[in-house]
Amino acid sequence: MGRTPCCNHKQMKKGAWTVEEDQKLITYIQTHGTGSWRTMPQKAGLQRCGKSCRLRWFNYLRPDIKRGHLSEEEEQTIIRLHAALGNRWSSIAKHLPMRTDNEIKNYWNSYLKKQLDIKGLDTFSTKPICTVSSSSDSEPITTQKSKSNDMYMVPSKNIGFHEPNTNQQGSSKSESSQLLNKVAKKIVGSGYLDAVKSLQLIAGNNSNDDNIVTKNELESKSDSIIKQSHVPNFSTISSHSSTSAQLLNKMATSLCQKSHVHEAARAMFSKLMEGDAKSEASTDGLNLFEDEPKITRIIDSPSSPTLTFNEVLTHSCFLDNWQCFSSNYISFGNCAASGDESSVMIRSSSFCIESPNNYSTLCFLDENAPAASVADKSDDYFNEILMCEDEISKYIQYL
DNA sequence: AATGGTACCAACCGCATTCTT
DNA sequence: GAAGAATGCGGTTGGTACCAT
Repeated sequence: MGRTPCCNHKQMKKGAWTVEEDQKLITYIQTHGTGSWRTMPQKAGLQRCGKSCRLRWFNYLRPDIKRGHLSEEEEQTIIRLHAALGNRWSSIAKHLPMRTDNEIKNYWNSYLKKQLDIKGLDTFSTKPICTVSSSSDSEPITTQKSKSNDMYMVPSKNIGFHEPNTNQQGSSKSESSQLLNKVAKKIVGSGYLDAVKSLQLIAGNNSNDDNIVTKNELESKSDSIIKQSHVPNFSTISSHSSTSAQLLNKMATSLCQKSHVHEAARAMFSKLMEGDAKSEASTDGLNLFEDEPKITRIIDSPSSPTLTFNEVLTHSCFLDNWQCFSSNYISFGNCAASGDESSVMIRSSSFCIESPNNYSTLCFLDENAPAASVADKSDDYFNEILMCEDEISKYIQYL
């Protein structure tokens, strides 16, 4: 069963493409179009894997891509989209016409990330990095955060991790690797990851199923999940090296911080409950949303736990007060547990994700942002920074 | 001129998902 | 429905150019 293999990899050429190869690929695609990458190399007279041909075409040869320096506007777009989407380069690339995901990824890794680090900005949330005191003796973790959405990478480069590189074959494991595997087993055994998965499952069910989980169910489920989960204690684990110890301390600290997402979710669910009775009156019969908002994803980043909603299309009822027609990202600051609605500020921008006929706007609830510090920003994208508790509470209540 | 460090980026690799048989 | 290849995506590597010493 199944298909025949696409190519014999042993006979395939690797490395940089020559001008002749490029020309062959271009000529073939101009005649026959893209697709059927499996058979393309042979038909085009190329000793390349179909995968390699596809990559070469999409990232370099196709005519509808723009190469060269990214503009200021493109740069800002990447920063904001990365703050909302994380390392989903293909999704980010869709909002930057004529730019490839590979180019954006390279630009981010080689330039933008460093620029943001220099400026002292958290590359996930684009907010200033908060200083979180570590319970361990190791250095603060503030600069070691993963830039990924929902997982934590081992920051090998920055902590002097001198273990041999065994990831290519996976045959020989260092002592540190073995130790980390043991830790991973402990984490899995603790039930913490199950708790996170359960939370995400709720979100997943909510987005895929017409039978939406009721607010009461969400509240009770989130409660039980929060009660069940606990952060594993790494203090008794012995390490074989100081770097491993530092790494483990960082992991432990990171996991402790992860409990914030539960608080964030809990606060959100509480607001859902509170808003239940009030929402009808506050919307005053207006049909604000064309579709029911549903939680589709929970990004459990400790620096910026985020609840992602499906795209909610609204009429322009908010237009006079603030430029957020709809919101599908709600990102909490580091102290979501504070939950003081009066200090909640919305930073809304006129930045549209996709808007053939409707608008979708990124919208961050920044609970710790003092009014002055945000208002001082001169960034064009944040030129609509307004305190509007009534609108915020109305929106939250409806959600 | 030689050397070392850094930045850039094309290309590769592995994994997850989708598709075909 | 199962098996396995094709495809798409994100992480990483390695070659090259450039710059500082």
